[in-house]
Amino acid sequence: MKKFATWNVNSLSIRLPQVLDWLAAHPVDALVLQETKLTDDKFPTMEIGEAGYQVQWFGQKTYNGVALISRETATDVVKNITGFADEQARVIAGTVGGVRVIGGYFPNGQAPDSEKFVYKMNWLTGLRNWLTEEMKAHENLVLMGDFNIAPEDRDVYDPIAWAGQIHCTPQEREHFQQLIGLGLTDAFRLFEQPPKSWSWWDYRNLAFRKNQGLRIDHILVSEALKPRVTACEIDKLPRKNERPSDHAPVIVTIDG
DNA sequence: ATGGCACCGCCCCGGTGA
Repeated sequence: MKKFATWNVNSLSIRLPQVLDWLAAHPVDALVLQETKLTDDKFPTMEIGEAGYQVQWFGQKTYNGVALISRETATDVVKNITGFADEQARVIAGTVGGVRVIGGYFPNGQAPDSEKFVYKMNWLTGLRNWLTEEMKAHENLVLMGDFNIAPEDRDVYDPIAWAGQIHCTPQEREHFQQLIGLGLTDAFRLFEQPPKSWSWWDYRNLAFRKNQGLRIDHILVSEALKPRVTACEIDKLPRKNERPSDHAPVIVTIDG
């Protein structure tokens, strides 16, 4: 049995104790982090090592930043999207126990009429092109992270208010479907799930207490892995911590 | 209702996030 997880921690320096606690309670094979917000020289390698994990990291100042924490050493590590020049640190990939693990912090996009939305669209195209090659090379593959896309209306607490807004535009949803079209499956939807399942809640307006959120953090699995997936859950517990990230971890369990 | 909250940095305010 294998477990893989993703978590946008919104600053690893603030959240490191929570990440270590979470790993102690959830001994996963690999955990990808987003929004570490750390330059590489400040990455807490030692603390993670002392917890019994290996780690690969890829950061920048102030924004973005990703990491791949794993029990076994990750091999063939790739940072960012091959073939897509990017100033921003958003992707880290590695092979862990025969599974290609790709962690991504997808661009937010800010607003559908902004430059950042154009970047998001280009980034998604670049990701898809690269992924096509990655999938040819690795039949066992998981793509996980903060997609910043709510794939369907049932992934949005108020789909009417959010219609056409960032995370919910037809263009973003089309990109999500194109990733699915490569032969990937949204592991969360392989199972009956509680209605109003979200992975992110705004810090403001008591959104978590009112359960007003979005499901924008996802785990996509390749065809070869799909029949082996036995569970996929959002762990809301860390969102109840004292200084929580605004995102919750998502975990997938794979048989064999 | 364009605010709300949290995080970062050249740091008591502005940019960004979602």
